[in-house]
Formats: sequence, C-alpha cells, structure tokens
Amino acid sequence: MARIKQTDRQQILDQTRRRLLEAAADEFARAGFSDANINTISIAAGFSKGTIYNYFPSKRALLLALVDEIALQHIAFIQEQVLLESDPLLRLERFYQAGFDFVTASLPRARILFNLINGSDEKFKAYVFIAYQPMFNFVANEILARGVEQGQFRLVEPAPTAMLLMTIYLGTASQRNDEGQAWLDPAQVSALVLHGLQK
Amino acid sequence: MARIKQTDRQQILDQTRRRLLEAAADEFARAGFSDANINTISIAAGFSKGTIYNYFPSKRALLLALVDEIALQHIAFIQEQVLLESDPLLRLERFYQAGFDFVTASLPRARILFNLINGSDEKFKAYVFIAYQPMFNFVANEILARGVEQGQFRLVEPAPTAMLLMTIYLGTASQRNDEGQAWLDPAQVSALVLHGLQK
Amino acid sequence: MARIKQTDRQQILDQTRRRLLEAAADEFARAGFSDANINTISIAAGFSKGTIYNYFPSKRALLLALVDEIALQHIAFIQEQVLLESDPLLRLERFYQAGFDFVTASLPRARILFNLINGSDEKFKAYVFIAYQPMFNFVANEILARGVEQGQFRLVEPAPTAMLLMTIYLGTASQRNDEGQAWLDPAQVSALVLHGLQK
Amino acid sequence: MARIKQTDRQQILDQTRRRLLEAAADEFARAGFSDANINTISIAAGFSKGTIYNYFPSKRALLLALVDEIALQHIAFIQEQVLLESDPLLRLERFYQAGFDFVTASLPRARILFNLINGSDEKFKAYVFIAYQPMFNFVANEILARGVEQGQFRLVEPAPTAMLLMTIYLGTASQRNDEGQAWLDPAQVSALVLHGLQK
DNA sequence: TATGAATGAGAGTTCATTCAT
DNA sequence: AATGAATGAACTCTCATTCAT
Repeated sequence: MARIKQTDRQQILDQTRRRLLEAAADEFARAGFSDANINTISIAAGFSKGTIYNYFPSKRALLLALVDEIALQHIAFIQEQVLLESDPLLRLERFYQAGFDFVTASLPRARILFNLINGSDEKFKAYVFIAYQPMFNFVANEILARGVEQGQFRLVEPAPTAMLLMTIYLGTASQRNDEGQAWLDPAQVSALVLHGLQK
Repeated sequence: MARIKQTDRQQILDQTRRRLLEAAADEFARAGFSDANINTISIAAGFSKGTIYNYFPSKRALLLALVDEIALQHIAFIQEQVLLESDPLLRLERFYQAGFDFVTASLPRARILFNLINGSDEKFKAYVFIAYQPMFNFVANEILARGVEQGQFRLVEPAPTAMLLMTIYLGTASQRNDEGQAWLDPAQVSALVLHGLQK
Repeated sequence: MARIKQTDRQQILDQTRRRLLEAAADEFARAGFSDANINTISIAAGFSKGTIYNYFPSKRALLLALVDEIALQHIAFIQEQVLLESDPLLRLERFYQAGFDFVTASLPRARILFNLINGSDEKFKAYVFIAYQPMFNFVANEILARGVEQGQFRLVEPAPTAMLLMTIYLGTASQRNDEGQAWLDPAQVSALVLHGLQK
Repeated sequence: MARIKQTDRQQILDQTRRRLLEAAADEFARAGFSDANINTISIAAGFSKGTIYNYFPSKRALLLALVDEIALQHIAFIQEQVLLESDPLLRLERFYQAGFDFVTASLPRARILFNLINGSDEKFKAYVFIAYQPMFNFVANEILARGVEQGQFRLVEPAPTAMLLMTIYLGTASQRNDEGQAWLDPAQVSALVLHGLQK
C-alpha cells in the first residue's frame, strides 16, 4: 500500500514537473530568458507561481533543467537517425536531415538552444556546450573519423571539423519563416558540406 | 563667427552621440538588450543617465540606431574588400575573410548583431534584415550571379544562396573563444562553400 | 474547512484593498493625482510599494476605484437623508445639509472629488460625471420635478437646474478653513437657492 | 541715445516676459501646475528652456507671476463693468455678467484660477486669496454694503456674503462644455442670488 | 540676452522570490 | 503539494534646474 502511494506521489511529482517544463519551453522560446515571465509559465502549466519554486530553485535553474532535457532528446534523436546508416557519407546526410527534422518538430526548444548559444550570457553558453559534448563526440567519432579512416573524407581533424558541422547545422537550421519552415533545405546544406569534405 | 559656434556645438553633439553609441555597443554586447542597463551605458560614456534621452528617445531606439551604424560599417567594409577582386571565386574568399576580419575587429558590435538575429524579438530581427538588405543584394549580384554567368559556379539561384552564404558566415564567424579568436578559419569555411558551389 | 479558508483569504484581500484605498484617499486629497506618491500610499497602508499593483493595475486605476467608492457612498448618504422628507422644499434643505455633512465627515474624499471636477484632466472629469449621474437624476426627479408638479417651485427645467444646484453645492461646500469647517452655512445656501426657485 | 537704447532693451525684456506668460497660461490651463512642462512653455513662447529662468526663478514663481497678472486683469475688468451701474441690484447683475464674460474671454486663465482654488496646494490657494482680496472688498463694499444701506438687500453681513457670491460665481462660471460655453446663464445665477438677497 | 547640453533626483511599474497557510 | 499575498530591488524614463558659451 505504502509503496503504491509512494509511486502515485512520484507520478504526480513527475507530471507536475513535466507540465512546468513544457510551459517553460514555450515561454523561454517566446521571450528569451530575461523577458520570460515566471507567472506566465506557471499559469500556462496550470499551477500557481509558488509551485515552480517547489520544483526548481530559481528561474535560471528552471532553464538549465530544460536545457538538459532538450540536449538529451536532441542527441538521442540525431544519434538514432544517423546510426540507421553505416556509410559515413549517408550518415552526414542523415545528420543534417535529422537535425532539421528535430528543429521542425521541436521549434520552441530549438529556439531556446539557439538563443543561448548565440546569446550574451557566457554561463548559459558554457552549460549548453557541456550538455552537448556527447553530440560533438558522436559527430567526430561516428561520422568524421570513420569517413577519414575509410578514405571517403579528406584528412580533416575530427574535433574542430565536428564543431564546424555543428555550427553550420545550428546556423542554417535555425533560420525559419513565420510558419516555422526552414529557409534552407538540409540536403542543400549537406551537399555543400560533403563537397567540402570529400577529396 | 556664428557659423563657427554652430559648428562647435554640432561637433560636441556628434561626439556625445558617438560616445554614447560606443558605450551602448559594449553594454548591449555584454548583456543583450533586456539586461543591458541604461545607467551603465551613460556612466561608461562619461555622462549621466538623463543624457541618453537627449539623444535617443528610448533604450530600444538606441539599439536600433546602433544597428543602423553597424550595418553601414559592416556592409561598407565587406563591399570594399570584396571589390578588390574581380574573379567571383576570389570574391567569395574575400567575403569570408573580410567577414571574419570585421567580426574580429568589431566583436562587440558583431555580437549584438548575432544576438538580435538569433534572439526572440521579431521586431528587432526584422529591423536587422532590412538594414542588411544591401548586403544580401551585393552577395547575390556581385558574387553569385557573376560566378554563374561566367560558368564558375553551378546554376544556383542567387537570392536563396546568398542567404545561405550569409547564414554560414554569421554562424561560423560568431563562434569565438574568450580571447575573441575564431574557432574556425575563414579559409576553411570558404573552401567548403566553394566546393559546394563549383560544378 | 476549505470554505472557511477561502473566506479568510477573501477577508484578507478585502481588508488590504480597503487599507490601500483609505491611504490613497488621504494621499490624493493631500497632493492631487500628479503629486500623489505611490510609495507614500503603500507605506501609509502598511504595505510595500509592490502590493498596490497586486490590487490596482496603475495609479490612475487606483484613483478611479476610489472615485467609484466615493460616488457610491456620497449618493447613498444624500439620497437617504433627502428621502426622510417628502416635501420638496424640505428635501432641498436636506440636500444641502446632507451635502455639507458628507463633506465634513469625509473631507479628504470630498477634496479628491472637487479637485477632479475642477482639475485639468478631462478624462477624470468625464469619469466623475458618469459616476455621479444617479445623483443628478435623483435631484432632478425627486426634488425639482416634484416641486414643480406640486406648484412649489417655478416652472424650471429639472435637468439644467439640477446641475445648477449641484454646482452651487460643490462650490460652496468645498470651501473650508484649516480645521475643515465650512466657510458657508448650508442653511444659508439652501435659503438662497429656495428663494431663487420659489415663485 | 543711451536712454533710448535703454528703453528698447526694456521693451524687449517686457515683450519676452509677456510671451512667456502667455505661453505659460495656455500650458498651466491645459495641464495644471504639476503636469505643466517648462519646455513646452518655452517652445510655445518661441524661446528655449533656459530663457524662462532668466525671467522667473522657478516654475512655481512663473505660476505666481501669472496669478498676479490674472488677478489684476480680472479685478479691473469686473470693477469697470460693475461701476457702470450705480444701483446695487444692477451692479449685482453686472457682476455675474462681467464675471462670466471674463471667463469666456480668458478661459485658460480662468481655468488656472479655478484649479488653484479647488486644488490641493494650500500655498497656491493662499496666494490666490491674497491676490483677490481687493475683489472681495469691492463686492462687500460697493455692492452689498450699499444695497443694505439703501434698503434693497436684507441685512446681510457683507464679508461672508461677498464670499458666498464669489464662490457661487466661481463655481458656476467655471463649468464649461468643450467649446468653452457656460452650462449656466449668468442671468439665471444672478436672479437666484438676487432672490436670496432681497427681502 | 538667449541657449540647450547636461544633470540627477525621483517617479511609476515590474517581477523573481519568499513563506505562512 | 500547492497557493498567492507580500516584498523590494531594480528598471526605464521624465523633467525642473543649472551653467558654460
């Protein structure tokens, strides 16, 4: 009995936390960190202002928790897609395709990410890079290093090149019109990158 | 006599405006629009709070005035550099080189630009794009269209491709370490882009 | 239980609102709208500055809420007193007596009213007239029209004459010395008005 | 020669002062003391901000100088009109007629007066009453005392009754519609007052 | 005499955060 | 666990006043 109750309680806690994070994502995407409003978030989540502070110690911590979540989802989604292919060239194409798909599907969350990376708060920026470290490593090892080994890519240094690919991804995928459609086509971007990487 | 006085006064006005814009550039770069502090700006410029409002009607107007100034300098600098070459391929290289140089030389101003473009305030974003329209046109006409005409580039559509080049430029040039050094090399970026554009 | 809590909370809300309005009445009476200080009001009410904005969206809205309250009290008090008599002549006397009594008892609130009516903000003025419409109607119908019907008053038009009586009331009752005593005697005023209305 | 120059200079000074006072009258009438804007006044007068402070030591002093001027004009106009008649009854009618005429002709200045009298600044109020002392005396002596002596008025005390007449005048004459037309007719008001004063 | 750039105290308002319930 | 009334520091913006020219 007690254990069941315990479980129920945990579920309620998780669900509240989830709703708060969802609402926070929308608000942070809409307004950025400084202009995001804690009250707006709590109301959108269906709770009152105080509840947020039962789950997150501060507005800043709320955003960081959201970054963690976004990074996990983002990395998992891209890895999953990329690993469907084994050829490094196809993996690269998949990488851009999956990246654009992720941004399309999760535009508010992606916007938060881009805002933070190109924003002026260095602490946020550093936090994001740490959270995305697995993705950098994945691109470097599973796409670039393999392509170089197999002789499909020029002899590039995996680490800085991974950064280049990521930067191009973020820069191109983030440009959207009012309906959320990308200005650029991922195939166009990966074609361009592939030309650059091939011998 | 009267004319001299008039001139003096105008010079003082211009100089004050200049110092305010310089200080504003630093502060907006450091903190972004919302967290930038009017008081900090005026103190840094050597004036008191109220003086800003003798020159700009609001914090927002101050930033927009700065955007105008940055865009003019930015566009002029890049055009000047690019036009030193006549070959479209070399022009493209110059474009990235000049772009990276501009960011290096005017990092705070470039940061403001990137923040606005990737930020959440749609009005700021629209304003920036209008201010940079001449640059888009320049890239489309003086680099891409010429390269296509002369058979050096694939048959790309100048307008969206100009946007792609700009996006890649902004995305790559803006990534800097703490000392302001670019993570990426402009030659690397233009090589990649060139590979993508060539037949 | 829950209902009691609910009630308690509502009582606290009402009480805070009440204290804010009381303090606001004193401050607006002392200084007029423009020179009234939000901080002074909240401190006098025993709260901090921000609390006012949990109850009223702006300084202006605070004053308008106060006007609503004053008008309701004012009208109710005068109607109650006037309706103690049925003879229109006696009603007129009661009207001035009650009016002067109201001003004596609620001098700060009355001052706010007079300030607004004779002030330069047309929006405030219009708001006050709308709030006092019931009083104009009451004087026109329950005093003047009846007196004319019963042949005690000259054949005057009720509406503009009601305005005249109100104007004389406001003009005379508002003149007070430092101790809040009226310069004029309401009996004197109503005698004068009665002479003017009788055949 | 020197004396002529001196005269010219004095004329310029007087004219500037005059234009400043005219502009100040409009602005104080429009907005009341607190919301009146020194810059608006100086621009309307065709001068710059600083000039006001060459003529008046402060915004407050500017208003007081204006009050002096208004009172002098006001009193002179009413005395002149009233003294055209010798019969106290006709003088009383003239008093209200002239009063309403003055307000009609000098609405901004009259508004300033009414605002101050019914406003919340006690110092302004006291200043106005001192400036209008000659008018109170004039009404008491030249209208009321004479009417009582000649047996046309009831045996009223001149001083408080003068105050009553003035208060009624100010209260009634100040109510104007958007085109500046009085809500009430001065004949109506003086008829009412006369009924009250006659035996 | 007239100017207007500079000042800076002070205003209303916002909002992340606290905490008693 | 959830609430929301209260807080008060911080913010942008206003404007009467000063003073060097």
